[in-house]
Amino acid sequence: MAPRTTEQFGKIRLEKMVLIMETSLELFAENGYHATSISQIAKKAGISKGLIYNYFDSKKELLDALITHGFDSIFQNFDLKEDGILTKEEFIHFIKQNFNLLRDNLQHWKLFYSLLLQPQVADSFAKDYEERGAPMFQMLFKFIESQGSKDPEGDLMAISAMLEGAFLYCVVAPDIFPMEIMEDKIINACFKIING
Amino acid sequence: MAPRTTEQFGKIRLEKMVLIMETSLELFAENGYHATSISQIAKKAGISKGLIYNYFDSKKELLDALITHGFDSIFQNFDLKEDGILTKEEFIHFIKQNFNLLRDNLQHWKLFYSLLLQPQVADSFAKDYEERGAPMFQMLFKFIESQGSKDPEGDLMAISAMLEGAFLYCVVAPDIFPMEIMEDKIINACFKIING
Amino acid sequence: MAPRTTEQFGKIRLEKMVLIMETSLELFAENGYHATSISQIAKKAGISKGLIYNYFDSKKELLDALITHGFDSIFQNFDLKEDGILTKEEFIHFIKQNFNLLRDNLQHWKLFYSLLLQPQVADSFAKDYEERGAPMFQMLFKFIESQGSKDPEGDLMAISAMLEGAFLYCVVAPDIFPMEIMEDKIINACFKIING
Amino acid sequence: MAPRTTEQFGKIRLEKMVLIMETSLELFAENGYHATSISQIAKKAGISKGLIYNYFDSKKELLDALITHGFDSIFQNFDLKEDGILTKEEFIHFIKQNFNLLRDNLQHWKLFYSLLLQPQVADSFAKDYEERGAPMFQMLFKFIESQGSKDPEGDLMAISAMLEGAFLYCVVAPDIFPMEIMEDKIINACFKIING
DNA sequence: GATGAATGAGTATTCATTCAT
DNA sequence: CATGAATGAATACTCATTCAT
Repeated sequence: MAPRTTEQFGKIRLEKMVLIMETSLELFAENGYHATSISQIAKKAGISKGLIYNYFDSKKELLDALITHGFDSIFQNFDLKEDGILTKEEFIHFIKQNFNLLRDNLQHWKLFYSLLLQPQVADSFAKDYEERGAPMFQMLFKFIESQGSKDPEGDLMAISAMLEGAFLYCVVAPDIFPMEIMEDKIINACFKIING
Repeated sequence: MAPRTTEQFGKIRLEKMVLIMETSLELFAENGYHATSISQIAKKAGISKGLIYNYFDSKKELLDALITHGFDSIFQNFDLKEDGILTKEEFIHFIKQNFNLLRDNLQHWKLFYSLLLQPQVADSFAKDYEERGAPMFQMLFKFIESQGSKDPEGDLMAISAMLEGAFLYCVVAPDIFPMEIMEDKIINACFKIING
Repeated sequence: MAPRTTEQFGKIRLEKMVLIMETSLELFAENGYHATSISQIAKKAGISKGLIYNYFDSKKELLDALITHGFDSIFQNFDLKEDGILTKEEFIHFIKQNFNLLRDNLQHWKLFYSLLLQPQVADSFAKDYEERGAPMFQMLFKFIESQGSKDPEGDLMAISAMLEGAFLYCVVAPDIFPMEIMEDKIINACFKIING
Repeated sequence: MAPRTTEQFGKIRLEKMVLIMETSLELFAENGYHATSISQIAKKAGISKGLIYNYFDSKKELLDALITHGFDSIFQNFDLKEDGILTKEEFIHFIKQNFNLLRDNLQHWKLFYSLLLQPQVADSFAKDYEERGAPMFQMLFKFIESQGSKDPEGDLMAISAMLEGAFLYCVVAPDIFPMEIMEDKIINACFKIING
């Protein structure tokens, strides 16, 4: 008889929000943002279309929430040693951590990559990505320098390209490029580039 | 008279086909496949919507034609030395050629990357890509081996990841990653990986 | 104890009812019936959507209640001298009273006029309006007659049209047609019509 | 076999445009703009929803076209003697013409009045209305003045209110206020106001 | 070969209304 | 009495595709 308490409502909202976001992440990642309809999401989540709009103002906002949350859940786990310089072990750990996060957030990454080339959608995305990535590039640069590289800028380019490509491979063709093996090879290659 | 007419018709057909494909490539690459409508293509090409269906059975088929043609125009220009082994100079030339083809077919690449992550669209795409890419991987592998690499498989992985990542960077953020500089750094890094 | 509680409930009910009606009148008048949503009303009133349905069975019934109440609050203030005949002073007072009621219930009038032309909505409305207006027309007719008009029917038509038009102007474009000036001019014109 | 000629297409477009506008005017006038759906229009016109968007970019644009066309078809028939001053006969003719136009464009007027009180819709409308009406007010003012009125401004207010009210009555309740009778009475009243 | 009017299934989104609490 | 999550039917609008000419 009595209305639900604020906590009860909060719990419901949180659960439904998570349900919607998880469902839509899955579909967006698998089929692409444009090719996924609100109806599909509702159907798969077992709720009505209208309910989605109770939580997100538009399809675009749902995507934005997904992106932001994705970035958060990926980047918050980084222990970026922004001030100091990485030791070799820390560097190795950093790369491994990257691969771990890739493993754990494969769908987020899939979504990110699929958005990367969709100009109209990627606006907010690109800026966010850049901002979040910048500290990592900086840290990498310092490390490369500290290792006595003769061309830190060039090596940074090569190494980040290699990492990006490796991630892309893992996302697109995980069976051809098994992550465990990739990981080692990439780490090795990094040192060869820096020291070579 | 009859053959002449046929010939003329053939010429018109070819020209119109090229017009449609060029126009749609431009739009697909710039705005994405889903966000581009047949009407837009027709308008930009200065023809009627109906005419497009005179040449392609569906929007999807137009895309397929674009992909196939894109692969052709990229890969046909490769002088793949499939039987023999590349010399260092040939390897360098091969990489440079890759960058040149990227430069000359930026829109095709943009389209390809944007499709890479859209499974439903990329079905035919992925298989084709694999088939076409296989000889190149083979050639690379042989070269790496011939250079005395201690871990050819690993180095191949690292190098192809690096190339893929470099291409992606060039396509997505050409102003941050200038192709000319990238090219040199990547080539250097390749040798460091192989010899290091 | 029981009656006390009932009384309190009754008081709460009444207060909430008034709150809902005032809020919805404001919104309906300002933005139109169709363009106003139950959610907006609830939000503006600081209550839940469900509560509105605790007092009114539907949006349409809320509107009907508003109309009826509007009529009541407008017409109940009239001291209609239905039996006798108005003196000149009483007639002038009657017109001024009309303008005063317009001033005091501008939103109601705004709503009424906006509904006047929406048949589906105005069904009950029109009948009510007619019933309520009839005595006023009668009274006016008697007065016009008593003033020696040669064509009381015609003058009644002209005068009521003028009043209606004046009210419409005041509601629609109050800054172009200032009520105070209108008032005098209309009263003058009435006598000119009757006596002319 | 050969495609239709430009004229053929033009004819089709014109016919369909007229069909859509006539149908939607009818429905908007009868049921109101908001309460009329595109589906209803399409159904009544015997065409598909999509076709309507082939001719009008949005429901709002369809309305705008209707308004503009309505104004045109009403005002273009006026022989506004803007420079000179109306004779009595010309004035009478002007009023009668007004009623005739009302008779001939009853639906347009119904639509106009129903829009007058819908703020969000009436934006473009109000400005247009004002612009188109201004010359008529001017002409009326000059005439009233020329007839020796002691208070031309006041009389103009009274007369235009009366005309507006009369029109409104004719539109809303044509059976209670028969236009033919109204017409005469209103004209008479005008002169009584001016001379009185 | 070429046109563009026409269709209809689909899209995102809104909103009055219900109902468990 | 009061809440707001949930629904579902409706809305405006889009677009690949067809087809008569």
